[in-house]
Amino acid sequence: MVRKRLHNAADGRPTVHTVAARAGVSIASASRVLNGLGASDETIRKVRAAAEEVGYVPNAIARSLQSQRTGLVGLAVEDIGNPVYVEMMRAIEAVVASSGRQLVVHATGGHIPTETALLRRLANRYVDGMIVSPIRITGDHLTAMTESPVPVVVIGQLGEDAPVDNVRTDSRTGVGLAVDHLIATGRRRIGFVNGPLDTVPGAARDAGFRAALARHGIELDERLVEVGDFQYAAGRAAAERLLSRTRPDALLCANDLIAVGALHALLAGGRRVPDDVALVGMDDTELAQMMFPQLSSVSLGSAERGRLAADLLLQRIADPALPPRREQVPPTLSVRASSAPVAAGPGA
Amino acid sequence: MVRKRLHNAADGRPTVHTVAARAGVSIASASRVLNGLGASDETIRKVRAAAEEVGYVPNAIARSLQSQRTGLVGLAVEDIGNPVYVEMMRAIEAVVASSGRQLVVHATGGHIPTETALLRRLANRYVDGMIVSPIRITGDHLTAMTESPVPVVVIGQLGEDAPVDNVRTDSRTGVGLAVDHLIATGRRRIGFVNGPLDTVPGAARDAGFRAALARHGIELDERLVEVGDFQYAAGRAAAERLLSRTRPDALLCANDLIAVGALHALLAGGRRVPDDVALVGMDDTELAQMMFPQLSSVSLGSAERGRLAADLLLQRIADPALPPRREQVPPTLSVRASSAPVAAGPGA
DNA sequence: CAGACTCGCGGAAACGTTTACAGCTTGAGG
DNA sequence: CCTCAAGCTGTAAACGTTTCCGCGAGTCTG
Repeated sequence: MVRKRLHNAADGRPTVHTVAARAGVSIASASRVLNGLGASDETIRKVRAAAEEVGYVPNAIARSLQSQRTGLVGLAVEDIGNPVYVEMMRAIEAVVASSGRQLVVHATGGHIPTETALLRRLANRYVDGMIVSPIRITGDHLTAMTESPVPVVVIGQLGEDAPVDNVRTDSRTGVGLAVDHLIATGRRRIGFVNGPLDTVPGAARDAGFRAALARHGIELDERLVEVGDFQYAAGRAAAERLLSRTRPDALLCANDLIAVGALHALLAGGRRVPDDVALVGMDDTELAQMMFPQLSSVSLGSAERGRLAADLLLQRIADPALPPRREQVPPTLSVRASSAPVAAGPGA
Repeated sequence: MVRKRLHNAADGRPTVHTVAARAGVSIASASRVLNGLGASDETIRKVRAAAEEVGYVPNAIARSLQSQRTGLVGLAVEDIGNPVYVEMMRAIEAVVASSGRQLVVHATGGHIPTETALLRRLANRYVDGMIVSPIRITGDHLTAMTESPVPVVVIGQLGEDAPVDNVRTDSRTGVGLAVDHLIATGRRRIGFVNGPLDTVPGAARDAGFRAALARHGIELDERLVEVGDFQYAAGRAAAERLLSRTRPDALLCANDLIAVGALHALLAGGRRVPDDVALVGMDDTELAQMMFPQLSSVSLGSAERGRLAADLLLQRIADPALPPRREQVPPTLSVRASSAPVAAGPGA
């Protein structure tokens, strides 16, 4: 005669009922022992033994349902292959993992409907929190974020009054650092290869570039500005267009991928770096150090921003009543071979 | 007088009870409407309206508990920053996302206890399946994988009889392709910068290198072999050690990061690439094309392997009874500037 | 030695959803 | 007019866990 109810899950795996029955105690006691709460030595021994014998492992979903926690943290970025996001992701993963949680990644392709849909989906609480680094921010983003039942942290520029935790840098100032450095080392015709102007970083960097030149009293020759995409191939193409119409003595690029593309364009065109043209990238990713010559780059602290965002998120998960906070990571300039001063030449 | 039970979740968000109460129907009917099952027009209208009004979104965890599916797929690799894993991850993410699931990433650091712990943790079913690409495979890995209640797919070499879905390439043959190419273009003193020999890829590439030289009747000068780590810095250091003791006319590197390090070492040492020394990497990552000169590299189809692994996993999730399968991606060689033949020189 | 207090335990409810089952209504066919 | 099938609906159980609460036994205190 077969018992109908064997205390096992549908797939035959042991549940807390299996363990309790085997140990001869109630499921409440079994659960308490397995969670290290109070119980007599004898009960502890019996439950531990029973759990061991049947190879019991608690079901994560059932536990989540009870605790209202999934132990997951989401991360949404445009492209998980871009080195700047790779560094952020690595830093975030480390923080998240050390808190015993896990990271769920989303590649949005910078597609706005995808991003807002993702934020809206937070309503079903499949993660305990979310870090998002949108390249463009719309009103839809903001409403979706504020309506989300789980905390959201934004990496990137956000309106001053948005009630959302925010980690940012100041890429405008970062561009200024690079321009100052190039001018200090004797460069005057500084070209600028930017990403799309309708993105938050693209706009900020454009503004920063113009402001920095103005600060030095240099009038901008618009032929020195070119716009592409934040990718290698587009950066290379943009640099080629720029070089085909004018002769800069320095090139500032809106990120390292563009800078690598520009380096390629320069070397392929027979220009020497840094002798003929100095080159500076942005984001200071590992890529910058891998190139030959090594690339100067404006660090926007991507790993640091990732770390801070993860910290902020974990703190808010722990205490949702916290006021919205804002962290700012200052840009710094890493000077390397690609923008070394020209050895005493005929200039200036 | 306050109602004790408001049909809302602890945090005040609406549940299916809220919607049902508001629509004046049972939770069963509400659930049916929300899942598009049979119901009368009137019921459908009322439930839809009620759900809309209260902004109902089903709770993902509760749904998971019922369906025994989390909608998550795990991926465990050594380092989510290594370009070869970045490409795999990108391909996997695309497949997984298009099936309506999401990707949970784990960076194991190549640490064996971390990896086996991760595999054992699958017992709690926090994901529907897992893709793992271990750099070393132990018996512990295998038992943890076969005991897992959720399917596991391995990217990498696995014993012939392991009853686990497996996607592999043949890096031994891949190394052979590179050696053949270098010899065909007139190189004879081929150096080899490898990763650790106690890793699966390290061992395979070492064997492949020796076999290829033997096939061409070349006796290996052990000074031409150097071992480091699969990283940029270690690769550069290893290449420097090799170059300081002997003069190769070609350098084959066990992955692209090492190759970039070697390129650095060569250029810093004043050697011209490819004129003095030809250079070939492995994995054919985006990095290879970003260097100047562009790097020849043996493609091991990382994106393709990722795609296949994800397909295999999704198929097995859909039908766990499938027999274990094995997919093999053949290596191919991408010849680029770094290994162009020497322009008719004095040699051979 | 009586009362209060502590401790361990088991029963049952809860988390929010889906779904098996049974009862009801309605309409068609004989 | 009766029977039967078909279609909706609601009740309740289930998924596997944690936890509230009440109970009994033991211990301490005055």
